Amino acid sequence: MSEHDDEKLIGVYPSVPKQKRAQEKRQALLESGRVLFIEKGYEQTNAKEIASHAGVAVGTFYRYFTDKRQLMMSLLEDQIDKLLPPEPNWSFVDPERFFASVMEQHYSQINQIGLHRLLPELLLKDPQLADIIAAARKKVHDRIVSGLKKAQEKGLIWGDLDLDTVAWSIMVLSENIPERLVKSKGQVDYYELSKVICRLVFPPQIFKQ
Amino acid sequence: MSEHDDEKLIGVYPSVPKQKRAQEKRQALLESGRVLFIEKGYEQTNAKEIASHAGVAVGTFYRYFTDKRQLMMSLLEDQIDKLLPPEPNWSFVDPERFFASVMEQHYSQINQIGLHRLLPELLLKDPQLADIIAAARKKVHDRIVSGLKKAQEKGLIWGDLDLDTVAWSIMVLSENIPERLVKSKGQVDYYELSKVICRLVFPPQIFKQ
Amino acid sequence: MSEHDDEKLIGVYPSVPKQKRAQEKRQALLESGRVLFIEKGYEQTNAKEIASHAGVAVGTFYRYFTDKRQLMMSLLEDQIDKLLPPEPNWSFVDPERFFASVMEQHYSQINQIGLHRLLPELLLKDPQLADIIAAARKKVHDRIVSGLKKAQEKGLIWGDLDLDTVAWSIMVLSENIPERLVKSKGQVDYYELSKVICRLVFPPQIFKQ
Amino acid sequence: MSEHDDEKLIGVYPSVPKQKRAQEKRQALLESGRVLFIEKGYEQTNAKEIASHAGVAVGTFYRYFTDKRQLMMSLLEDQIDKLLPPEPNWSFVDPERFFASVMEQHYSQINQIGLHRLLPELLLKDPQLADIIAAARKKVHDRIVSGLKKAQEKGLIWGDLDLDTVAWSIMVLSENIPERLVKSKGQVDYYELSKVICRLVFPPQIFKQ
DNA sequence: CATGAATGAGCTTTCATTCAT
DNA sequence: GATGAATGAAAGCTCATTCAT
Repeated sequence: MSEHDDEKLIGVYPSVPKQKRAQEKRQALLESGRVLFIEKGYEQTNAKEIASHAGVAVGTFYRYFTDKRQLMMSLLEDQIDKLLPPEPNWSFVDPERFFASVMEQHYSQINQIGLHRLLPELLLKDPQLADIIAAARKKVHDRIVSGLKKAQEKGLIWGDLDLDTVAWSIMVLSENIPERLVKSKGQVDYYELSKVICRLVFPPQIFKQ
Repeated sequence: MSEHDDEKLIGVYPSVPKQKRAQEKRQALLESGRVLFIEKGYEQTNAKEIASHAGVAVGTFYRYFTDKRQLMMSLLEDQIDKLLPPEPNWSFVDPERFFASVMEQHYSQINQIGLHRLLPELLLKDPQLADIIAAARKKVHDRIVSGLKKAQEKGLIWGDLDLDTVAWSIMVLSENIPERLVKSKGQVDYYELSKVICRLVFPPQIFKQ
Repeated sequence: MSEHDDEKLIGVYPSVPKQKRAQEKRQALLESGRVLFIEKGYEQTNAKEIASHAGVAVGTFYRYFTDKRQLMMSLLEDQIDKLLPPEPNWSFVDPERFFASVMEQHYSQINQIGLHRLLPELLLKDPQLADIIAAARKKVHDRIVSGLKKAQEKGLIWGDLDLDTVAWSIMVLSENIPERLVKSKGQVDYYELSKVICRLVFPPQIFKQ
Repeated sequence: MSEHDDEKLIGVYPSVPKQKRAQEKRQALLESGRVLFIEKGYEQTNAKEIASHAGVAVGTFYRYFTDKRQLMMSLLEDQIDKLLPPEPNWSFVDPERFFASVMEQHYSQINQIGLHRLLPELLLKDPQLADIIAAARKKVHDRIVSGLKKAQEKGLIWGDLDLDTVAWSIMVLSENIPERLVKSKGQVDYYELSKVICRLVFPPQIFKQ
């Protein structure tokens, strides 16, 4: 829709192509924010840098976001769904490899986003953000618990461990990959970690079946 | 020499409480820094605040520390030894309770310090600090590994898990206590977590012995 | 002197002001700096004062100059060419009046700038600036020497004095005008000084020719 | 009141040595101030540095001087007499060598003091100091003028130059020695300068007598 | 008297945010 | 809408001066 059409119409709302460009700018700013936050930390990155990295002026930054904080919030909201791990399929042959591949799939995505490194800083800085993050982690946790419950129903897992604690452990371990396991090109060797997690979940006899 | 002794003597001696008092001020600043850093985050706390929280003027802050960063370093150095877990004793009856009490002992101390929450922020902000922290974590890790090895020699632990990964997992799980387990007065219920960690370490038949 | 030269000497500006208004602000800052430096001395003037004298905020000062020192450098460089005296024409009737008018022309300009009063302070304060100033003075000195040499070739000047020392003397005397000779409105009576300088240069018989 | 009286009257305070010591401290502070002012400039030197250079505490500095400015004033007052050049003796054989030796004597002393480099900075900074300095220079100037007048009475000097201007020129030239003439160990070769000054004073025929 | 720790005003510099162009 | 110059609050740090010991 051309600008001319715009004038014919009510003349209040910006038209489609404008919205599209605007959306692109917004996206560019989000992406620049993400990259710089991860590279330098949240507090060490300022609006001007984000704008110039996105190829726009500072003023433009403030057209799309009220401030840096709001951009951060948007980033988290945009990406928060990706934090959810996939629903595991418990009928499998080699649970250790299977788990490793699930983690690989999931955490390669999270690592691409990379925001998780910022969370501790943000938690202290901004209680509202802390709430959003806590909610997201709760979702992840619940998803893991629900997966574990299904396995439990099938009698696949240890009977004596508290599921919440096991789920928490899985989440925490997955979020804290030792440097040692990060290979070249950011590839991570999840296999050893997967074995540890499997130990928490499955009694050894399961593997023999 | 106590201040009381001072008064007994001929008059008012300008004895040596100068250094003592100065050290007290330094300690007060360190403590204020610690408290505020934990409460508000490292970046959100400034020298003026630390000084006034410690009941001194800004200039005094700069008499004892070149800047906020150096205070942080001092805090870390003062406390870094406490991060080392005690050497566990593997001859025991109830490993789960035992482990829980070891963690309780150790982490109640760390939580009193509370600096560990700041580490992720500092890692991004200050590479030099990141090195110090990494070195400290390596020490902790090595200590855990060495404990595990002793247990391994006694044939107490699973044979199929990589000790480094298990040690890492213990460290990470111990550092990330779920809120759920934090009871009133900051007391933490380590028992469930201990059970999880024991599962990583000991095969079930060990418990029957 | 072109901006290109500027950059070579001073370094990189925080941002290169592109717009006309920006240039005007920069000029206003330079002028305010000049006036205040002369009025109160370099050390007694701070960035805030310069900014508010120029009618802008402190932040604006730092948009155009990294600090007070750089502003001073710019001032010096902007004006340093004016320190060079004109090449004298030795074929004349009344050398004393002629010299007086040359000095008048030249030093009225320098006094308008007024920065020369600051130089001694700067020499002690800033070795790099001292070098720039020394280079400028060397230029002036060389110009005088070259003028003297031309006169020497024509046999117009005393044969027994060292030209370097005479040139230095001329420069120093010209830079240090006695208060007594400063009349109202900053007008200076150079005639007596000119006579003194002429005595250093020309033997009396020259005047009779 | 003699020091002896002191003891008779009060008999409590350790009179003699302390006053003496106090004077020594004052002298040490003055000397340290002088050295540091010359080395780094007036504004660049602070009370603490002066004190520690003199081997006393800051507080002690403020016992003897209200502030840095007062120390500077004292320095100037203490040394101002030395700025006065000796009365020249106009009956001589080789005026150029004679003048050179007079300057040598006199300015080696001034250079030992070295404060003259600070004057321009102080003139702008402190009008009251400016007055003191102006008065001192006036004294020097008057002394030179009076010397010139005696020579004039003997018909030894050019008749057509203004004595004030000649005296000023001598003063200014003597105060501004070109680097070139400063030899190793701070020794200055005054001979060439002396020739220049002699040219201002004596007609050539005088030398033949 | 001497000391030097403590003070806090004041200077430099940065940066989130606004606004004239 | 987009721009980036301008703003000024606020942080970092210094140093002349005071004062308890």
